[in-house]
Amino acid sequence: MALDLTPSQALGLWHAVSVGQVMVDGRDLTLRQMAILLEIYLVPPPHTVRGLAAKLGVTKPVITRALDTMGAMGLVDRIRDDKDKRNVVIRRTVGGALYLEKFGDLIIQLGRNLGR
Amino acid sequence: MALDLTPSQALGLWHAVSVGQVMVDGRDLTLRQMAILLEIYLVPPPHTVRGLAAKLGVTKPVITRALDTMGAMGLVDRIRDDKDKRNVVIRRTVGGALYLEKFGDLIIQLGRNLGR
DNA sequence: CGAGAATGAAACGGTAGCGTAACGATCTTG
DNA sequence: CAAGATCGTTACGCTACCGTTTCATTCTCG
Repeated sequence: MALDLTPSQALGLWHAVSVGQVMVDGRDLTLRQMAILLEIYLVPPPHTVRGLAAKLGVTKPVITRALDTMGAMGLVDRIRDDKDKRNVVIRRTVGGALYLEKFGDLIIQLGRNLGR
Repeated sequence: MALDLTPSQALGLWHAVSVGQVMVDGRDLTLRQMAILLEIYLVPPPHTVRGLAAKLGVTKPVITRALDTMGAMGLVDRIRDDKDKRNVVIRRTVGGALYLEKFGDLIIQLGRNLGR
């Protein structure tokens, strides 16, 4: 599972993917938003505002705002927790899964083309 | 030079690096800014506002603003071109090189730890 | 020269992000 | 059942980014 990257590969990959994503997709997520989105989709649920804030070392309003924005983009959804109605449970969406699937494909494709 | 990544590795790496960078560094560059910064540091000079705009498929003010911001952060510098004084030549800085070096190290380190 | 093209920056109105602080709703606990 | 803790959101003032348009400067070329 481990990946051994050279410095040139590491930054080269990030470069190619960043440029590619900027050109192909109008949405300009911040690094924070991307981190939140990936956390939601790659780490087993449940996800809460407080939990995400703690995991990323940011304040709660940062999470709320990111969920507002990405919710409007259709990338995530949230509902009140019925067990403890203070909590909000963040849920994945088809749109978000599709977005990350395409993003992952871009990484794989550009990784393969590195140095060309 | 080519990198063959599985979907899990691709998104997992992006996830780990995004989260790690958010936690470790207060600066929250947008994907566009990151693409500009990496373009400046990984592609041979000279770089101009117009050239970067064309390369990334964005308008010129986007580049100007990004250079303003990243210039204030000490990540890039710019000077007028003496040959053609309409042009601005974007230059690398010690701060920017250091920033990307640390960022590259993060990618390498987290790539090695993938799946752990 | 003088007219037009080209370059990067600035102006403008609007949107979205920030950190801090305050808030209502809900749960917990003595 | 009241007092306090906890959760997510909202409010506030501010900064930064957006796209579009306009501008001053500089070069090119007839």
